[in-house]
Parts: sequence; C-alpha cells; structure tokens
Amino acid sequence: MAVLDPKLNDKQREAVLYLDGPALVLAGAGSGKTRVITQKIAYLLQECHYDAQRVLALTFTNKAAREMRERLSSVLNRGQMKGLFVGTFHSLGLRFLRQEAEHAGLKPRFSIMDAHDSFAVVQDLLHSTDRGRIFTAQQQISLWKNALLDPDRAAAHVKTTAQEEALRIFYSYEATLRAYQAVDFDDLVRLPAMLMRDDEAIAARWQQQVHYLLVDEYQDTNVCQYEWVRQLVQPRAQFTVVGDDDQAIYAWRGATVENLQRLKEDFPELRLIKLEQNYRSVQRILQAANQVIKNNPVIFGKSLWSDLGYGQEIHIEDCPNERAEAEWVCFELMQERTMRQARWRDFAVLYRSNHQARVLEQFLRQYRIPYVLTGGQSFFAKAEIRDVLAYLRLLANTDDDPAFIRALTHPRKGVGEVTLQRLGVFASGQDSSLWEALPSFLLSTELPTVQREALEGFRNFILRMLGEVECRGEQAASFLHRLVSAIEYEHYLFDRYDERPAQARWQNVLDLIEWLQRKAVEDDLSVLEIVQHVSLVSLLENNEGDEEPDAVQLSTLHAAKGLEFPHVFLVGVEEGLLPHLGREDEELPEDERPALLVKRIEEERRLMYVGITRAQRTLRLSWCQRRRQGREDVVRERSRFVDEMFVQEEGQKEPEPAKTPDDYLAELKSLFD
DNA sequence: GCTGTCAAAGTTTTT
DNA sequence: CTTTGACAGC
Repeated sequence: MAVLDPKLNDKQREAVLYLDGPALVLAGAGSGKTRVITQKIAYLLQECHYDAQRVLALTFTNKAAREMRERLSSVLNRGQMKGLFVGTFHSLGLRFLRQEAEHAGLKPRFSIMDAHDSFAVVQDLLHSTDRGRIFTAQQQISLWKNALLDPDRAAAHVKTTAQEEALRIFYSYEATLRAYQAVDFDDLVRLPAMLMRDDEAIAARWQQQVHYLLVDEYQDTNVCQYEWVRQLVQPRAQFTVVGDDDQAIYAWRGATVENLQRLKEDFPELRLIKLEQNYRSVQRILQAANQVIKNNPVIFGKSLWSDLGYGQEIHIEDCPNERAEAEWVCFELMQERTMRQARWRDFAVLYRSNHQARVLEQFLRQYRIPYVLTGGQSFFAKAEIRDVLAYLRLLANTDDDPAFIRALTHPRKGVGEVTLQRLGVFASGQDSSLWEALPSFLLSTELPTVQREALEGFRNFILRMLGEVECRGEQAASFLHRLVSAIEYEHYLFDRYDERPAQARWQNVLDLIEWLQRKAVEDDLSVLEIVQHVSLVSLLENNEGDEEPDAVQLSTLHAAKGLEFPHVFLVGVEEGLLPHLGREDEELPEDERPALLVKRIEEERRLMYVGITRAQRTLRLSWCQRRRQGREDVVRERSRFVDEMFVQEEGQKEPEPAKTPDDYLAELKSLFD
C-alpha cells in the first residue's frame, strides 16, 4: 500500500483503516490527529476509490482547513483532490444555502451579516447605545440560535432581565434579517441543519452527496452543528470525528462537550479509538499539562505519554508589570535564538486575550525582532474595507439595508441622519427595502434640494454600476478601480486622516481589490459572487502561496490550538486573566452561580492545557504583579494553574530524567549566569 | 440638517 | 491606537 504512512502507530493505523461504521477518535494533544485525518482521506480516495466529491472534511477555522489541504496536497495530486471538500462548517453552510436559497426563502444573492452588522441590527432594535447591553443581547441570541432554539422555545430558558431583553428582540431580529435578505454567521449552520431536518427531499439530496464525512475538533461542535452532521451522515453512518474533550475551549460560543456523549447514544455501534502517544512534547511539559488537566472532571480517561526525553525545567518569571514582561520576552528570545541557533519561527508567544499583544508588539519592534500576529482583528473588519464592501454588497443584494446606509454615507454625500430616518420610515411603511422605496420616496416627499440631488445621484450611480457589475475574471479589477474612483474614495481617506494612516488605509483598499481580482480569476467568479465569501475569510489566511517568514509567532491561546512550536512563552498567567473571569452574572439565582463559575474555570483550565501542550521542547511562563488595566494599575496574583502544574502528589517522586540536549544546554547556560 | 472636531472608552476567546 | 458618541459650526 503505497499511500499509507509507515510511521503511523497501531492506534493511528486503526483509526485510518476503520471503515465498518462510525468512529470517534479521541486524539490527545500532539497525538498526530491531523495526520490521521489526512491519511484517512488519502486512503478513502486512493485505496477505496471513493469519489472525491462525496468526501467531506469539516473544520472550525480556515487555518485548519488550509493546513489540511496543504497536507493533503503532499500526498495526493491535483486531480485526485478535485471536488474534495475541505472547509469550515460555515463555508459548507454557505455553499448549501446558495444551492437551497429558494427553500430557505432567500434570493440567490443573499447577504451575510458579520458580527459588526448584526451588532448594528441589535442596536437598532434595542434603541440603545449601551454597548454592553447590545453585546449581551446579541450574544444571547447567538447562543439560542446555536442551540437550535426558536424564540418560543428560548422563552423557557429565560432567567435574567438581560435574557428577557434579548428574547424581546429575538423575533424582530430574525424578521429584520429576512427583510434584508440576509443571514448571520449562525444561520449559515442553523438553516442547513433545519432544512435537512424538515424537508426530506433536501435531506436526501445532500445525503447522497456525502459518502464519507470527517469532522475535526469535534469537541467544539454546538447543537446545530451536531444536528447537521447527524443529518448529513444518514443513512450510511460512515464518518469519523476527531476530538479531545480536554481541549474544548468554545463553550462560550455554544459548543457542548455533551455532543461526545450524544454521539454514542445516537450511534451505539460507534467505535472509540484513543490516541494517547504524544509526538510533540518532552515529558516534563506533558507532565505539567497532565497535572493541570487532572483538576477537571474526566469524561474519557486519557493518559498521554511521550518518549521524547525529559526536557528542561519549565521557567516561571514574575514581572513587575506588563512592560517588564514584554522586555523579558524579548531578552529571552534574543538570548535563546543565539544559544540554540534557533530560528525566530521556532518561538511562539501565547496569551489569553488580544490586547496583550499590544505591549509585546511594541517591544518586539523596539528590539527589531521579527514577528507575525496570527488572528486578531480581521482585515475585513477595517472601516475602509467595510466601506468598499458595502457598495459591493448593495450591488449584490439591493435589499441589504445596512449596506445601503453605509454606502450612502461613506463617503458622506450630503444625506444625513434625518433624511435617512425619513426614508427608513417611508420604506417600512411600504414594507420594502430602502433601495426599493427610494424612487417613490423621491416622488412623494418634499426634500431640500441638496438631499434630493444627493439621493438621486446615488441612485443613478448604483443603477449604472448594476449594469457593469457582472464582469468576471480579468475585468474585475478595472471595475473595482472605476468604483472606488467614482466615489472618490482615495480623496476621502486623505481628507479624513493624516498622511501616513491614510496611505495605509488606501493600501488596504488596493489590497482588497487585488485579492478580489485574484479570486475572480482563479475561480472564474464575478465580483459579486465573491463578496459573500469575504466575511468568512481573512486576507491573511489566503496568502497560500507566500512562504512563512522567519518570525516569532504571536497568538491568542484560542488561535494557537492545533499549532506547535519548539519553544513557547505563555504570558500573563495571572488570576483574572488566565483564568479570565469576566463579570459575574449579578442576576443569576444564588444557587446557580457557583456551578457556572466552576464550569468557567474548567474551560479556562483547558485553555491553559492547550497552551502548555503547544510546546515541544521548552516552556516559559510569566505573570505580572501589577498590570495596567484601563487607566489604573491593579495588583495581580499568580494563576492558580501554575500551582496546579507543580503540585507533586503524595509518594510520587521525581522521575530519573534522562539527559537530553536541552538539559546539557541548560547546564551550559547556568555557567553564564 | 449635515459634517467635522473633540473627548472618552475599550468586548475574552472566533466563524 | 482605534472607534464611537456628543457637540458646535457651517
């Protein structure tokens, strides 16, 4: 068998070859899970002659999908991979809804509302500017949707006044999206799941397409995603899900580890395969990880082991403040790189929340250490990008009121709050979108000349663009350039911002055009067809051709899942940050609070576990005694997880470590101290 | 009525 | 540093 990697261990091999029914692969950190999935896909296609179009692999992040495709392309040739779907739940959902739009009550060119957009919708419905309130309501609605609850069902779960408020606008939120001919991120999974559940013909059509399904990071699925998976694999029940309950870190967005148990109930013949050999980390690191995770309740017992040397001591640095911490990281990086003759890319600095990256960046720049920031704010969240995209969204779907408003007001055209308000009232009286209502609004309403002309001009401009927008391929770029120059966007940017920021923003717009153009040529799509994808992707992740620069990786713990690095810094290991314990729900009944707190801590502990297990050879932790929070310095304590790491159990003695190169290096290093 | 200026605030994690 | 909201000037 040419295809099968001889390096697979027995368990991995079993996971790859098992095709007699559904399989759950419990893959501990670093146990070669990605290899198993890619090998299995290769095996299905090459040896079992599955039609590539009938094999689907689902991931949670674009990054994971990309990585899997890359790994696959080293085993399979282009032809073999043709038609194979490797992508996120959301991108499959988009594909599904495109095809079934009609059945979902959507036109083919429906819009996708990202978090920003739906925030604005909620803000509108709440008649509030209190960001906290809006955020809470939006999040709550999202949780309900992910749990497959409609407003009626959700009502039974309401406990706090915040939830009451969310429920109040839940109906109208849904109605508003439908009126815009738009779906939000949650709908991309929820609507397919519901359509398949409720419509036999649709279900049959898709089930026919799925002869084998693989799901990565299964522990992070939510109720919707599970329901959809369950529908997709009927009636064959030919699938493999891979996951690790100790790495479930997305409960806050509706993921439930219970999906692991449900799987066993729904598919009693489920084959359980545990991968327990870790190929990533030295024993000392693995041991620390195990010590920490031991404090969580066990679902499936796993005991990870590795036969890679014992490793060097895990260092804990306590720093006076976050600037000192960042500086310490820089010193260590410079020193270690020289000592070990390592590359920058062998190092990662991991942290709990994005804002921690700020100080780090500042110091890394100061010391001229190259770095790359993974995750963080999406390229597509930038104001200038959203402005340009608003035009494209409006051209794709003229019912998209948020896009209409944004396009009309960025850049400003002399139409402001009041006129917009009047148009809005007029449109809702007619039960139509702003665009649709515009002509009769202009006919029937008294307006100052400036506003009237501005609206007419805008309408004519959009009409003209609608005539040209169908261009595809090569023409895309010239169309886009015409668009941005017609709205004088460059001028607008340089008017609004200082020279340098304006230049940067304009460059972003040019990058966007180039990106759209490339997409248009590669996939032979019209610009409008690409617009839907845009909110699901981030530009950074699409530089597939670019080779990674040699740079230190900065990443949140969440974004680091699935990655590994020879040397890891885990910074900000403090109470309040890791574990992060946001505000308490003041309103929750007294008796429910402690249980919730425990759950939260457990998830934070898994996050710590994920962080520790990213490290292959060395791990360094740091924490700050004081940290600037907002405008005040606050005193911090070392994280409880640090204590958990080093607790020695009664009677357990330090294992006799075999010396590794790292140990020798450490000794050598101590001579210099 | 619209728009630009100024001050204040700041989402834990992501599709 | 960036984005948002309030306010004053055109």
